Order: sequence, then structure tokens, then C-alpha cells
Amino acid sequence: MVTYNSNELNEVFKALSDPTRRDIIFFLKRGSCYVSQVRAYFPISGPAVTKHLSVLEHAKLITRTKIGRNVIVRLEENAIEDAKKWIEEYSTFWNKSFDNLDDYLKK
Amino acid sequence: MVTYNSNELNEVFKALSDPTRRDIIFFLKRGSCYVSQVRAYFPISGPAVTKHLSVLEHAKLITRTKIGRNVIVRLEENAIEDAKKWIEEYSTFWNKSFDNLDDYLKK
DNA sequence: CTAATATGTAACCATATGGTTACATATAAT
DNA sequence: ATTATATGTAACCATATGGTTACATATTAG
Repeated sequence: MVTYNSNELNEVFKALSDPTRRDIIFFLKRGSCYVSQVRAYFPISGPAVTKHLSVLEHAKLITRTKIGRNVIVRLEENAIEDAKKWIEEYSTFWNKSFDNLDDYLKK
Repeated sequence: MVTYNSNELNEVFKALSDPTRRDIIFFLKRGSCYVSQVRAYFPISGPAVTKHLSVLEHAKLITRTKIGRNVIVRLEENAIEDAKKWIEEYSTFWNKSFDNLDDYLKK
């Protein structure tokens, strides 16, 4: 079975599958910030935010850097490129995809 | 809380989060086919395939068309565009994202 | 008509997921 | 030194997820 799905890509898509995590990513697009700021912004508990950040970090979509008692969260650009490429590859060949159905419908 | 996540977009990302479903999508890129062909190709039970197809159909990534006792499965292109746009928007502004951190690091 | 084929549904199961509260730890402030 | 703040961990819970087997239904073939 041909698969285009590496473990890394799977982590990225899993991470992107939760709307709160996507919101966190967009929140971070405004700029890097402290975990405390993410916690303040989202209407979920602190530990819930920590979990989401851990998922995002594991997928390499963000990094966490401890500075004193604060932790800076920043976006990391490499990982999402894989997902981007996957989707682009998916849509690039789109219009070539229906030959079989067309053949069928001509019968 | 600003959200860029419509229900539709969420369905798409949820659908894409499973590696088997992504494999099904790539399988269908070869061309539209019968459900039976998808069932034959993937090493999971028939009902498992049916479930995956239902998720993909609900996310509007595929359509199912019943022809006699067969069902033709084909990719549908509109839905994934939303996910593509989301990711593109994410990466478009990437390099502008780190001003806050930069400010911090200059201190 | 009867048998075979294609597909989907029902019921069930183990594990994953996303959330919570309570607590631990480390650093900064007073 | 003591208190307050920032963050993460532990334990737990309800629900979602992806899988299975058994069965139902619809259509085609013999």
C-alpha cells in the first residue's frame, strides 16, 4: 500500500485537526509570546493550553523557550511545509483524476 | 476569541487527520472507482472503509454515486481549497511573526 | 426464483482525545 | 525568608475515534 504519510506528517495533521490548536497558531502569528498570554487568551484551563502546546511542539509547529519563569512560544515554519506540500500535491493533479469515471460513463 | 475555523474547515481538517483517509484520497487521485476497489486495496475491514468514506463525504472531500449495486467514489475539489487557504495564510505571514520576540531579545 | 455480490448498518470494544481540578516546581518580588 | 507568579504534571472523566464481527438490504447473475 503506497503511503505518502510519514510519521512527521501525521503529527502535523493530527496537530492541525483541533480547532483550538489552529486558533493558537493564528494567535501566534501576531507574534511570539509567553505561555501566560496564550493561557489568558483562550477560555480553557491552563493545563489544557499546556497540552495543546505540547502537541504543537511535538509536531514541531512551535518551539518553547524557557526564560526565567516564563516560557516563550514561537511558531516554527518547517513542519507545516510538509502539510502544505501534501495538500498542494493533492490539488495539483486534481483535474487528471476522473478518467476512470469518464470511461465508465461513456459505456 | 477570533477564530478562522468554520465548521466546514474543521470537518476537512478532522478528515485529513487520519493517515488511512489521506491514503484513500491519494488512492482516488489515480481516478474515481468503486467502493469495492477501495475495500480491496486497503487492509482493513469493509465497514472500516465505509466509515472513512462517510467521514470524507461529510467533509465534502469526496462524493459517492450509486450506480446499480455499485457505488462510485470520486474526489471533490472545493472543500480542500479551504484547508489549502488556511495553510497558505498561515505561511504567508510567517516571517512577520517574530517581532515581539525580537523586541524581547533586544532587551 | 435463488444465489452471489456490493454496500451499508448495528453493536460492540479498546484506545485516544480534550477537558477538568489538585498539586508540584521553579523563579521573581517584597 | 516568605509570598506570589508562571508553568507543568498527575489523576481523573466523558466522549470521540477507528477498528472489529454479525447482519441487513439491494441489485445482478444463473
